[in-house]
Amino acid sequence: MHDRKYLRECPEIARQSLATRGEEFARKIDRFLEIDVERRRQQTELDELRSERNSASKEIGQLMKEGRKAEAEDRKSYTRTVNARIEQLEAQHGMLADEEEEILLGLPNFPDPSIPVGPEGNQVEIKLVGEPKQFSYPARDHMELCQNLHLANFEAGSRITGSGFPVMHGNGAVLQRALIMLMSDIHVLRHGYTELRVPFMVHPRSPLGTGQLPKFGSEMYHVYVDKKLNEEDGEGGPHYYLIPTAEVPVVNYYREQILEQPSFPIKFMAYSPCWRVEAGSYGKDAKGLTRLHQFEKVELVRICDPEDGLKQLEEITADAEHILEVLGLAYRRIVLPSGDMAFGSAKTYDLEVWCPGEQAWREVSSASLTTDWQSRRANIRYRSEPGGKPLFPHMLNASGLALPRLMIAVLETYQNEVGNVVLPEVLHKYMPHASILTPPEAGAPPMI
RNA sequence: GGAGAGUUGGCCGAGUGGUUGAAGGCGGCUGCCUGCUAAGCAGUUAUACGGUGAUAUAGCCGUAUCGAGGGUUCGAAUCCCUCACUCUCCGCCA
Repeated sequence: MHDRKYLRECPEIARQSLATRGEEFARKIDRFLEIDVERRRQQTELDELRSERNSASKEIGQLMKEGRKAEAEDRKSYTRTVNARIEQLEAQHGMLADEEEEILLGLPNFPDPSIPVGPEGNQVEIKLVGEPKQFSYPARDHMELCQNLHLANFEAGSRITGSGFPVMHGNGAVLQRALIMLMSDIHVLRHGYTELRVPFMVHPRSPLGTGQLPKFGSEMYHVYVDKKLNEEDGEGGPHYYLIPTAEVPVVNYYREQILEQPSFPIKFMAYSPCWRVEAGSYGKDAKGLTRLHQFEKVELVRICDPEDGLKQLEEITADAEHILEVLGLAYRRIVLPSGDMAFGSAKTYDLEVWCPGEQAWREVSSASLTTDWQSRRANIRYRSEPGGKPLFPHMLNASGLALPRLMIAVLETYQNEVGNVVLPEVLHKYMPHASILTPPEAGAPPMI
């Protein structure tokens, strides 16, 4: 959410900035400015009327005390007419305020000047680390490896829940757990993050704070608690969203709070499952583990001084990259163009890992600086000195990393000629029983 | 799930219709005094929005906020209704 005062004072800059994300946003700013003037005019009038009422009420109290009943009654009837006017104005003012709020919540963040302008496809590669692995024999893709080595069961997932909800099986499940451990350990022990264990369902105020609501409600799974769920007002009892990323609960950890002289940056790490509706995304990218309705992820969040946001983005991105380096995977970092960023982001780096079986780069992390746009929405503030004015910090988030696509890269990169997977050294201590993934032994549970 | 209690300013804690944004205490800040590892005295101490101002994150004025929303009233922290949350006991359970 943007600062109203800023929009008022620098409408041209705001308009131009948001136009790089879509023309409709520039128009919304115009509408905002229009409403804002009228809303303030009404508020001033309302304040005056209320002031009038307040002083009249005090007078009445005084008159009553002195026993001057007739005069008091006279004042009362006058105040009633003032009240009628207040009521009428309040209704108008309320509607304008609601519309203004709606517009503000519907405006994306300002893109950082350093990023490329344009739609999806205009991204720029920043760097490439490692050599995309090539094989002297036909490399298998992860689907085939999962099938042959009994690592993931897609049919069972469909049977249990539906497509996009695979079951990780045997060593596939263990490998995933090992990766979670590896990543968590590195972020907590080496990168200095504080680990949080957070709720996986959140009430609506939380995704409003991070920016998924109100615009992107249909991309989250919605959970209703009791039978009143279909009431027309939509307020029929508690309802929650399944988190699409741990960013939602972690960022909301400090919602509505004022941090007293925090030592920035604050760094949080949280592992969680994530649920995404991904409606209409059935296509070639939806095969196997590439795009799921439920997946797991280790998430990083940083809260920092507003002066420091861009530098923190470099650091948090490097923290995510470190995982890929430790695993010996080839990756590239790209900076997203204005038209392709998440709603709340000012600058986003995507990390793409090389998946040799598919001969493709797959996004395993997205690191974003949401500046004060997100802290404003979530109303997270801090004071840099005692008694100082509360300020909005900058917020950052990065996947560090997403499990399914990381699994794809690990399996495809470390496969050998006979179709086994020889896991890299760093994973050995997390799965000492199986440093080489091989086809199941006789007697293992069937994967059907 | 059942029964009960509660939700007031940074904290503790008064306050059942009228200058209560809110007593008192603690903590914080400022000044005075004292000269000693302290105490005393006085003052001050919320957030948001709007207006004014200068354009500065000063000052001044106003409005709103005593868990949230609605109602009664000229006027509500105080009365009524709905909801949320917290705590205690019981039940249930991983």
